[in-house]
Amino acid sequence: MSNVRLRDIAEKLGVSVTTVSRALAGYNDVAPGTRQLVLQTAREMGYYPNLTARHLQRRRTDTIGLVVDVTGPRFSDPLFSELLAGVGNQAAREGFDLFVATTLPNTEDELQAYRRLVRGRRVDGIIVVRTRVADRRVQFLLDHQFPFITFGRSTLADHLSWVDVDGEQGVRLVVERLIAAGHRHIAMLQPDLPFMFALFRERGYRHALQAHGLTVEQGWIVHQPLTEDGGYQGMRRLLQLPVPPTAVVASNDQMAIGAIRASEICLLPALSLEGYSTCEIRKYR
Amino acid sequence: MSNVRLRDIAEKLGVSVTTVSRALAGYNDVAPGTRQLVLQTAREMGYYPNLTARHLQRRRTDTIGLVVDVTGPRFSDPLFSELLAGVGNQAAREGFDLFVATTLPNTEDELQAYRRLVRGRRVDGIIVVRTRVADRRVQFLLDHQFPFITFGRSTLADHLSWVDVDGEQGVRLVVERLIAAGHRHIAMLQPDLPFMFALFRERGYRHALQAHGLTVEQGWIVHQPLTEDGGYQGMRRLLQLPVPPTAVVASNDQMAIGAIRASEICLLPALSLEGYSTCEIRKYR
DNA sequence: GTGAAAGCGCTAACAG
DNA sequence: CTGTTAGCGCTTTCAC
Repeated sequence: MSNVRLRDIAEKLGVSVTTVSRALAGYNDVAPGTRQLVLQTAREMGYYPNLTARHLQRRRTDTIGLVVDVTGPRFSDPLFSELLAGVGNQAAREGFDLFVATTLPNTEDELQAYRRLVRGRRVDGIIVVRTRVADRRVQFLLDHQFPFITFGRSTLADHLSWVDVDGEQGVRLVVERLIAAGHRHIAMLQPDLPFMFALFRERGYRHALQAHGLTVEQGWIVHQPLTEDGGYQGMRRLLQLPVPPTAVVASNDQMAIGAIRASEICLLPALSLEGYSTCEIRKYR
Repeated sequence: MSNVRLRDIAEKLGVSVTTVSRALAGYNDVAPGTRQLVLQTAREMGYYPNLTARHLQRRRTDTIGLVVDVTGPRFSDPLFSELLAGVGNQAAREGFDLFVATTLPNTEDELQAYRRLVRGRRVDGIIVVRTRVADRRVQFLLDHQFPFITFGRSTLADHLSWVDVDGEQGVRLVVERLIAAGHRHIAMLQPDLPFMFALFRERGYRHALQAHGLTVEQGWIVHQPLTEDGGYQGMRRLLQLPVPPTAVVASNDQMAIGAIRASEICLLPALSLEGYSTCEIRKYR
């Protein structure tokens, strides 16, 4: 029942492996009778093709590679769950499998993971998530002329295929909402790595303030890891400023939650609500 | 530079493919001189083994399969990000790759995904996440005698390998905390599918109430999808009860967030805090 | 319509 | 120590 090969079907039927292969593949140069026989026998014997063998012969794996950033050996942005659901779902619809690796961003391990996918011919193409300034992964893939697309823009080659959200516009909307709510001291929790999205968002932040005649004070842009603790630490630092902000825009849900936690401790619940609202940034996309 | 095979190295050096293979694999039946030569040439030519070919020949893929539940084509529990980071990290350490598929739980698609992994010999073993009562996936894997472990216990065979958290104890702690805080009307937001974890948690819930002489009123256990909207809807229903609860235990972060949202609308912020605290359930594990 | 033969790139048993 | 031989299971010319 479980390890049936083309050969087994062929022998049982007294035909050649080639014929079985062709019948199963749906080629039309097989006699209708033979085809029926093969199809039925295959079903009876519980045939299922060995995908590895097929991949080797076809020189393609029908698999897409996805390397996701983790913030620690056991933590990663919850956002990736959604990403994975979206990508996985669509890939399945198109008949593709998904190969996933997890590594710390900007490390040698990360590049190693890409090398494995590309050089080991493990996948046919790659999705690069959360691009960074001077992204080594993008450079690597360009160097190898390997098919890939990025989620996020890139500084390296503007001719590559990418998908992105308008973070500049998103943060501008957030900041304007805060301004409309009466805030004048608005801070920003940025990541500690040079992610591309941070550039655009900072631009939106500055433009929004500027457009309303507000200035960005010293210390209002804090760089921290994209974690709850990063948000917590960043918020603490903000609250110790001579002129602490009354609202803050965080880079992701986790930082926002950390920021809320820090602000609750300081008995400034107003802050927490504003911080939390930035969780919705991706809904503005 | 990029599609070098063992044969290319062999021809360049005038030795056999076998020798190259063995030298690279580190077998000790290769002359030190030859080995050096092979190693160096391989490096120079940028050799990297074709993993597919290796897998076919070795009849193992060094890959672990992971099928994660999604709650919709584009949504999935943020918890899976952490799961993925943990599994991915450890798998990499042990020299294993990760194959990930996403499907809706308890559907034909889901079983199809498992069939692909198992029958297509795409992976060497599988991790089943979030077991359910009478889990068809577990049954399938048992039927095929395929190596797997489950995250979550199972009703099907208690001799299989599993890892689990003590949800009964976790929820008991949560409920006792609520009782200690003065609550007497404590409700529970349960999933709408027969996940195993729900059984244990409900047991913990009932035991805790019972131990304090409290009874579970009609309608206090609400079944909803494990989503923010599920939590929202469930909470709304709870708030419409003749005797609405003053605290609620949610099944996951998303339901808790939805519950908070529903309770805020009803101007019962006290509820939201209690609901939120259940986000920490997994920290009690 | 069907089969024989070749080969994807690698590993392993077996001689020598 | 090294090479020859024989596959892994599948697809794909190319004859017949």
